[in-house]
Amino acid sequence: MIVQQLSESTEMYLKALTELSDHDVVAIARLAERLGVTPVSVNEMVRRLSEQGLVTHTPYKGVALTTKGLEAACNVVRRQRLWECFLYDHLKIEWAQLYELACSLEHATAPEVTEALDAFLGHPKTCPRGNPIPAADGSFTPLNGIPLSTVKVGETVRVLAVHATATDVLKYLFERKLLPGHKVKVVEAAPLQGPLTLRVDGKETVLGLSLADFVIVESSLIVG
Amino acid sequence: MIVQQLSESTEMYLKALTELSDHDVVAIARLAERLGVTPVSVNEMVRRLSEQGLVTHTPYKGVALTTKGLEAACNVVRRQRLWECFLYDHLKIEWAQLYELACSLEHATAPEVTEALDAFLGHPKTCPRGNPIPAADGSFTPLNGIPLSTVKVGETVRVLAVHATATDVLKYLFERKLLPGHKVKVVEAAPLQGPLTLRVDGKETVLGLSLADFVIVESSLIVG
DNA sequence: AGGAATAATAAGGTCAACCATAGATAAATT
DNA sequence: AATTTATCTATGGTTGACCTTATTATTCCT
Repeated sequence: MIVQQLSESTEMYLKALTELSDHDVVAIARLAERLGVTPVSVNEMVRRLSEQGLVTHTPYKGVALTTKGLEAACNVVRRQRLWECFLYDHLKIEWAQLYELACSLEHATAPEVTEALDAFLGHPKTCPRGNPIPAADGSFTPLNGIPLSTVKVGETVRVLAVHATATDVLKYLFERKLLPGHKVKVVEAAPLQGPLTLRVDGKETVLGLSLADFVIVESSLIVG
Repeated sequence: MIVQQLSESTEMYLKALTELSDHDVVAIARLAERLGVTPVSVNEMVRRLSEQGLVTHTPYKGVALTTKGLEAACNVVRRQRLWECFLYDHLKIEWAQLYELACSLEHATAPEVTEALDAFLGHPKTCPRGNPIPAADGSFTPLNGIPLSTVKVGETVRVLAVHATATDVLKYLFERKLLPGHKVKVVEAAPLQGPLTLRVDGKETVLGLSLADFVIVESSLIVG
């Protein structure tokens, strides 16, 4: 399938859609929130995207990627995550900045550069945030994990990936060592959707639930 | 001096200006030609650029970069040429495609990435086309060369750099081995601004004068 | 069933960077 | 001096991606 040249804005919408679509359809408001624009603007843009056949929009329900849209989105995500690898492994860029810096580069990357970069990096499977890198054909193994916010008190789990993208959020998580590979014990969960008390790397931290949503952990718990 | 965020279009204009300014002022028509837009559009854009203090425009004479504009332009050129190095040396991208691919990446490159890339590459002095890479402070040693089109018949010179940017032109020059480091003998120059007959790498080639303008060679000739 | 919250639509506006056409002005050439 | 060529300004038009404000429609919750 031929995927034509997409505008930067289109790419941002596609990426936001893949990143938000745990549930199959995404509400206009969620998109607006993520992209920092008004719902009215999202509505307009969604109309344009559906005219291009990239998404389907069911009024009052939400937006979903079409097959074509998913393919295009995978390409975008692939480019972005490959750049994250390069920036981290070779340029030693700060972990929290990776998403934002890779995002700009992504928009400017031609197919031949993507493939050459993939080869240069040795065909990495995941980005430094732990998320899988789609293959050139768009296929990828989804993460088999659950949000930290759903883990029961007393359990110890390993961080698989971080779904956050904003630099300040990433910085906050980094400072608390909530990074792929690290072990986390949920010590306490405050009532009324209150924050979690965690033990990470021997240190206790308190983390808001909405932040804990961004941290994806192995679904099988660690005993001991 | 603070150089604010420049638009992609602004960066293209600045780059075109540095690349065309052998003579101090550049005619509107030359810019229009290089950038593939109409002279009217260039006029508009030049007005915007001069409002930003990046260029000075003397009506009916031409456009020149200000100190501020030159500084911004050096930054742009620096980013572009560092990417050319990376794409060539590490990603093994085709020589003729370097300019175009690096150009897109350049627009999307944050300062911290530029400096990290420079360090990763080992602070290269020139890009694969032979052009100097400005330092972080904007300083750089200009090429001490002359266009191949001005070399006398019978002389042998060494190629220093190639000033072309269009992929098809670069491909043409590459196929004829008119690359930095290669020796060229001017065998014959056809009258009436006709093409040059050259000997490069033991093979004879004919090259139009306007193409020979793009090839910069050492000003001191090679004897024998 | 009724009201609150959420979504959609309509209308009009902005901004950057282009476009074309046409008329005015300056410069270069004859 | 007259003509040609290059350049400048004016006017109006387009496109993509946003914005605001206001109205209408739908869904959800009590």
